[in-house]
Amino acid sequence: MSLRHALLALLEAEPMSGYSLARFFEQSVAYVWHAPHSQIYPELRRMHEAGLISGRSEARGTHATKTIYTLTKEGRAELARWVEEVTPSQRERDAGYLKASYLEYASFASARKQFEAHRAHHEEQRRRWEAHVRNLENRDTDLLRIRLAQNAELADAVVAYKVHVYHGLIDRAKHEVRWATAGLKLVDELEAGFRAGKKAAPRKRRTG
Amino acid sequence: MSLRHALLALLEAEPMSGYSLARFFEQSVAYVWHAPHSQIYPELRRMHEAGLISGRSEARGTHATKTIYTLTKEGRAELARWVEEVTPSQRERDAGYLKASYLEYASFASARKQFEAHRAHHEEQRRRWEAHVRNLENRDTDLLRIRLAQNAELADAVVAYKVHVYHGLIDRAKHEVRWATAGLKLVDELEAGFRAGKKAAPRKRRTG
DNA sequence: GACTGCATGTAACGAGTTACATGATTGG
DNA sequence: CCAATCATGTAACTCGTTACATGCAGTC
Repeated sequence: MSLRHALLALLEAEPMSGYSLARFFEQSVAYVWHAPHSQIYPELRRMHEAGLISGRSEARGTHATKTIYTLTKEGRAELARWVEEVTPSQRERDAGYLKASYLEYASFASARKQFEAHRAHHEEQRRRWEAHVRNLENRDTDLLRIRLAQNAELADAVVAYKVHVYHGLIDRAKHEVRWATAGLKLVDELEAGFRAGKKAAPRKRRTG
Repeated sequence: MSLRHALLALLEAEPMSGYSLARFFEQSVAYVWHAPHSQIYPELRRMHEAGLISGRSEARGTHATKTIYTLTKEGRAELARWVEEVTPSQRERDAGYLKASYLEYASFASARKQFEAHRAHHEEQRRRWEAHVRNLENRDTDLLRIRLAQNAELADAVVAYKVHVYHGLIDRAKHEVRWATAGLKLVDELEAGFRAGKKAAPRKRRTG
């Protein structure tokens, strides 16, 4: 239940409403674990039912109200339990690599497009993460300021683990870019081989 | 719908029963896309209803029967459509990295255990993929033999794309091992800093 | 005749996606 | 007063996990 624990971790920094939670989520954990608001609201309700968070109503403008959620003792304990526990690794499930292993069914043009899209995606991710890690290193994100103000003792660890994570993601993105680039080269080679084979032996098909 | 297309790709090589499909799946695509048999059987039923595969009964022993599934024209077309199409990348969702970014809540001992487990997992994955890629390079897997016998013209591409995928996975696993190793070093440094800080200024807590 | 592996499923639940829906506030 | 954006959800659906269930076939 990663979503639940990500939310607990955010609320540990500061009590907030569902909406600001969703906004902070988008600016921090979503870089590692994406979740839309349609998943966050019901999860908050379930966490409330489970006693992990408590909610209090607060005025919003003149007519409306919003609920501010706060970690309970149980919520704090659950967060602690989760970080202590070793979670078994996720099973492999990579749609891009899966399709790449069957690209022999695709045209060369389409195979190229796939590798190009893969490369573009990971270049973009890399840029995003690099920008984010700079903010972390400068201790210049809203959440970080709140957390560091509260806990000067842990400040180094708070920043260091996150920086380590983002460096890991950046390296991974670089790897994906290299992989996609090598894939493009492979397509070129296969196409060259295919053309050469066709010219040399136009009907070399045999099933022996 | 990656599962569906992975199954189509397997059936393209040879008609088979749900069980042998599940076995071949486990020995090939599962390295990239895991799925248990409890997901495969119902998906086959749905694919049959959708007209992508056809089934014929065959004797199994003296009393029982099994269903052998074959790709239909529609199934073949759907497979072709899928490989041609550029699938948007999956949203980021990595439970290990998520937890790693909140390891400041964990004990140093537990943080170490997590990185060690991460490293062990990816070392094991790497070994599995390396063994598999050797078989691919030697063209020595059951499925490959079937597919290469059918289509000598595409043989190079069939092997080359898969080898490219597994090399990518192996490099990625190496990256994860390096990342976890660096994580262990980081824990050591943080712990050393923590001890030093404690000795030098046993109650340096401040919230300014 | 008991055990192991082959073979095929169902059921209940939890997680995630996409689309829809509604109303309040704030700034121009 | 109109648009943007704040704010909070629901609904329907698909996908994936875990556990349970059943019976045949070959072999020791």
